Amino acid sequence: MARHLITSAIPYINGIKHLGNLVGSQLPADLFARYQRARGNEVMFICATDEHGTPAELAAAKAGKPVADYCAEMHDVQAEIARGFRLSFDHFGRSSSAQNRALTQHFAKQLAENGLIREVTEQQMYSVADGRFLPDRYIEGTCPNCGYDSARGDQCDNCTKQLDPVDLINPHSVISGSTDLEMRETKHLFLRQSAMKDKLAEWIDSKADWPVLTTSIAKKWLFDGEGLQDRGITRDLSWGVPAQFEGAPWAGMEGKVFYVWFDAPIEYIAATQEWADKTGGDWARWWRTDKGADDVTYTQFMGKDNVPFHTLSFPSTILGSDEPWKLVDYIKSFNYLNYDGGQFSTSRGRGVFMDQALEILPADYWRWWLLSHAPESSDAEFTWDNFQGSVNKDLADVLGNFVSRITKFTRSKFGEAVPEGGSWGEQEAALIEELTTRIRAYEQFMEEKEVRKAASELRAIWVAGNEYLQASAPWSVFKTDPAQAAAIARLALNLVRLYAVLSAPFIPDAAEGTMGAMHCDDWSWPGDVKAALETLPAGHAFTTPEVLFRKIADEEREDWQQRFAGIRS
RNA sequence: GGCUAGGUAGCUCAGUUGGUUAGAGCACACGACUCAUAAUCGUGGGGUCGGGGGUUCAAGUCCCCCCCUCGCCA
Repeated sequence: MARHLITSAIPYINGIKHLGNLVGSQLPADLFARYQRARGNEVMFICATDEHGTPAELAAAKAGKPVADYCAEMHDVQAEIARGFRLSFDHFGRSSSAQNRALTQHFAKQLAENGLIREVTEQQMYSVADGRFLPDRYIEGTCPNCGYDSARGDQCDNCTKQLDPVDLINPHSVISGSTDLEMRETKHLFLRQSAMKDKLAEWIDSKADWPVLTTSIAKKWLFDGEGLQDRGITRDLSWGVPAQFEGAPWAGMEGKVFYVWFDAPIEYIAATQEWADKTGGDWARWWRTDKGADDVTYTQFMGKDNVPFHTLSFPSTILGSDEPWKLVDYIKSFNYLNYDGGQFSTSRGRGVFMDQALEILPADYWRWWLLSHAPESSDAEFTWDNFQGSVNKDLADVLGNFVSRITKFTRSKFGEAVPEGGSWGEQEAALIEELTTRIRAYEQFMEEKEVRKAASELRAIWVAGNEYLQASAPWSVFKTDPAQAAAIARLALNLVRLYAVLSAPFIPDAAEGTMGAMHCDDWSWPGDVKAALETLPAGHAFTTPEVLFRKIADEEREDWQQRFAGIRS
């Protein structure tokens, strides 16, 4: 039995994510996790909320709550939505956990002892009124280039000129509006990624089977311009993992925390520890190659914006620690999903957000569309026309209607039990052969994390059922040879069960529903397709299910088109 | 401005190391069927593969130039 460690990029705590975020990491990760479990493999599927950093502090302040309370609440909100989408995490952790604090400090110490941390003293803008250092983008003022009055400290949104906070005319704090700002000296820790460059390059080069998107981004950061740069891993903040702690190999880091991008990936491991503490499980056999993680296959899922951190920063941490931690085996990255000709926008409320999606339609509808249109080779586009068309055709007409037609036919001719009599002939043999070929292809695509191709193969498997019914025409055969019609119905009803098994990774609720309607709980994967189609014996009772997928009406589509065009209410 | 990835039928996309008349799904047209969620099944029309030049017996597939989209970076 193979063992799969699967992680999804951890969503930031600040607010509810949109469908583009979902399809870029959590959803495909869930598809893979469900598939591997269905194949009987052992799976550890980990996700968490990424809670540290300035945006969380500001969002909490805006909500009038202590940041810890705010994060706890938002974590619950995100966890609830994840359940709504049937994301089957073994654990949904929090990067603010005690486990992550300890582990992050451990890694930092380890890196320092291996000479991979250096201290850098630099000048940074300090807001006296706010009592804190301000990141560049939290300082605004008038652009010295174009005169725009809301230019940010890092760049002017109006003329796009790159700026330094000191360039701004009348600079003020975005947080308080205070103009009482001054440059102060501050010390930070830098991770010497440059020292790891050759090792990382060699490692990336060895991953010929990774998506080009993953390796090209990694190589760009490795070799572009000056090459891989050292990275500051501390910030002047209070909300985060303290950079000064007992046993720390440095001094003078009071009041500073580790940068979110340093502690966030470490949370993959820490979340597994959280899981272990909660369940009594053993986390080390998933993460320590000296404690049983040798045979683990570790796959990460993420959007392209996260690739540099997972191909370079986090591996620097892992490799630099010089301890036997499990390194990722495969990084599946995704492009962006656009919304109706533009980008999804959290700030403008443009596009569909996860909570809204679930209010409108069941999770399966979104799962199917998003996964079958996953932005693998390039950016993809969500349009309501396409969504309505795909979902109605694939789920309602092809799959849903197949279940309907065979259960209703059987009920009207034989009653609600798998009918007896007749035997299989050439048509059935041909169907079994086609299904076998297609199922093997489906498995291959799933193993390769080729999400769109897997979806299209699954759809073809559904179509094969309709083709079979059309060709064998049990409604005609019944008039002259009821026993033969019974044999056809028996096979088709078994197909319904088979479809539940095969479709479950994509549409778990519908799969549950149909399996239940078949009064069956046998989810075993079809190695031998013929045997799988004999699972439900003659006489086995079933219930004719309600409509599996109702269709999306034109009026609904038009209504939603309006509603999600912008400005979330 | 530099770099990445793209630009293939009306739409969404496949196209292996260059090799027979460029494929799929949807949409459209016609036909079949009537068990079914006005569903299904079959057949068909439709593309100078962004533009131009080059290499080759042969290029969507390699090389050069240009145009456009998206993103990242300075």
